[in-house]
Amino acid sequence: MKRRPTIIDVAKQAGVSKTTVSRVITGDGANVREETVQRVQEAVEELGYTHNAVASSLRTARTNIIMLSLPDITNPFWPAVARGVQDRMEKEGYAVVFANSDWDTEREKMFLEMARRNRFDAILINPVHVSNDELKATHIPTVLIGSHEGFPDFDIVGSNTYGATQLALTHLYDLGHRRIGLIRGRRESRPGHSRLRSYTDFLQEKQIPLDNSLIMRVPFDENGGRQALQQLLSLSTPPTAVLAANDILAIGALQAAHEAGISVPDHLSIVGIDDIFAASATTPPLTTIAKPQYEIGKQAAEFLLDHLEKEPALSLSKRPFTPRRHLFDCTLQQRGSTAPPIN
Amino acid sequence: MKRRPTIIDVAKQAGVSKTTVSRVITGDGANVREETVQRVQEAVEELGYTHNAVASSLRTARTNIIMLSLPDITNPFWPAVARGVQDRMEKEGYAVVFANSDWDTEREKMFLEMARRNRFDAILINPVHVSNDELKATHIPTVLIGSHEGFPDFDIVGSNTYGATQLALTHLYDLGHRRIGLIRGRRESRPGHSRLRSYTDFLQEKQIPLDNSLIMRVPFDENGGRQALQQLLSLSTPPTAVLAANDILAIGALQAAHEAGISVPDHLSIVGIDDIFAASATTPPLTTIAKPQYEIGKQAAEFLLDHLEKEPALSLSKRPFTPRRHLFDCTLQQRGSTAPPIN
DNA sequence: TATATAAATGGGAACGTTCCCATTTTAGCA
DNA sequence: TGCTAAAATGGGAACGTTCCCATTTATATA
Repeated sequence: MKRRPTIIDVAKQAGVSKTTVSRVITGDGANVREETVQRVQEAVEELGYTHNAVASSLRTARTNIIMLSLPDITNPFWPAVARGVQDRMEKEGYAVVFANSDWDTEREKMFLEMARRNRFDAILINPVHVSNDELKATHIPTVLIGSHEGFPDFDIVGSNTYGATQLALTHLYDLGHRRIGLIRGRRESRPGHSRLRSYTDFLQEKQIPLDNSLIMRVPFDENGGRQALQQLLSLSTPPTAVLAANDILAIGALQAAHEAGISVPDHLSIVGIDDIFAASATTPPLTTIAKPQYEIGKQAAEFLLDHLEKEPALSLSKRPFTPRRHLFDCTLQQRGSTAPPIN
Repeated sequence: MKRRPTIIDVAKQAGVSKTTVSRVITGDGANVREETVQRVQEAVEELGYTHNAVASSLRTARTNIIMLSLPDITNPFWPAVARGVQDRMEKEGYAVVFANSDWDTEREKMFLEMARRNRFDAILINPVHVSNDELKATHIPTVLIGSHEGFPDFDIVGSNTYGATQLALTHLYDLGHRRIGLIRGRRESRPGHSRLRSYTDFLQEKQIPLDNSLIMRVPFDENGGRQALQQLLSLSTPPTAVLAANDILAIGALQAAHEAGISVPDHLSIVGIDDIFAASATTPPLTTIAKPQYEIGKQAAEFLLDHLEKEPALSLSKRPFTPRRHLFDCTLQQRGSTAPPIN
């Protein structure tokens, strides 16, 4: 039957006003005598008072909660990013709500709505279907994760996907490969297509004719990778090397190769992108382009904190806003799945 | 300069009272004329009103937010569980806050505090250091995930770890293995030690003498698994098979075997537990004991929802509480990392 | 000691809902 | 048509803070 104690109960117990208690609790320490602070803290202790963040939020219009919206939490890439976000945000006292859109448009929008209703302080999102304008309409400070184009109004943290692709292709080229397949994810539907553009640019530069039958487009999962490779192997002249848009696809391809009795890297080289945990667990271990996942998350949090320090309302509307881009460079993680082609 | 519209603005616009607007918005549809509902909805539309969940929470003492506390989000096991939780909870309109304790006592406690202050409606936790009593002290409905003992006051959802271990050992035994190593995680410090107990019980039943040098205890990561196997291989008579407490450890062991030039499964069999994504990506693919990760999360959510339907305050204190245990059975996922021993 | 200034404290309004209770309107029925 | 019951609606208080502003108390200065 006993109610949770409120700030007023504490005030009564300590013989001060609720205002003073509030001052002590918010650590707004300024202008409170040390002795009074003591008295209040004792009262808090005695009554087992816990600050009511909800009431506080109502008054201050700040919840200290941010939302992290991701397409697929089961791709290990994202948990790694999330950890970077969390480590940074928690240090500033923010809680992180995960939103797992699962590639679904409706869910993604539903989460934006949730962020609005719950007055979350900010949004961190790898947008899948949602547009620049839809994000702007939330009026919530937002930072994007991923190298997407078409979002002129937001800070973006990601990795240099174009460069990563070049890196991978150069590696294969230097090994002697000339016929290189590309396995793309079907979701990669944004304007930009950095990987594809990078691929065609590379071929052009090296004066290798573009062969569209070498470009596969499949669902972003293991099976997608597997199917793509099967199809590539069935060509009259199959590629001697394959670049997959991410490690999940690459691992699927690797499995398909094993199943087909193709030896990797002897008869086929495979490169992935991301460097997720499983990449080093395959046999042979996967050569891949490493992205600094944790760092990406951390930097995104950093941008977000910049927005949060200012008046939330202002950050989007008032001052002329020059979006920042922070694209991390990627590095070649050479392991066992690549080798010179057999002649 | 324009404020966000409130329920009162909507009321004015629609020419009704705020109470009526509230009724419409909460979908408490009872006792509102259809025509009035229309009018209110139009007003909402016109003004671009969004419900303020914070204010609502203050009044109703419900936030519709739950916390999911996990030791390590980068172990793919947990995201899979989390997805089950999320799918179920979101359907009921709850948001899920992830808390990543990273095996750290302080962080785990800090998260409990956060849950209290933010008045989260419930907690779902795989407790690492926190005790039964500490959880009880939060006065927040809580359900545990994992097969931990020592928590008499809570519903628990997990898997039958003891049985899983038996399954794995039986598999190895049936293949002909008699000298079987065990790689345990160092964190497994709870009373119970289901895996260890299961292991010793099994040996006893099969009348195999216990050899403590076959039992390794290492950090719960890839490297732990690697080191453990190296040490096992350095024994004068190494085991012919190894059971690892989870797939991460098993994969580490697998890598160590490769590095040592030991062929798996010809010269050494390895079994893991969990069946995470990467388990099927290794070469040879890992034989493991599959746990229904998604289902575990879903069932945990189900238990939680039971608590949430009742008066939150009551569920813990009043009625005599009989904790429920839902331990899922595990299944042998036979892949390529196990085979009869060479004689 | 009186006076000006700074520091410490307190009272009340406000944040935007929901809920209780009272009042008005509508429907049902003789 | 009049009366009763039910349905629909509205006004105000309450949830637990924080913030504004006013007041009291302590400190420094002349």
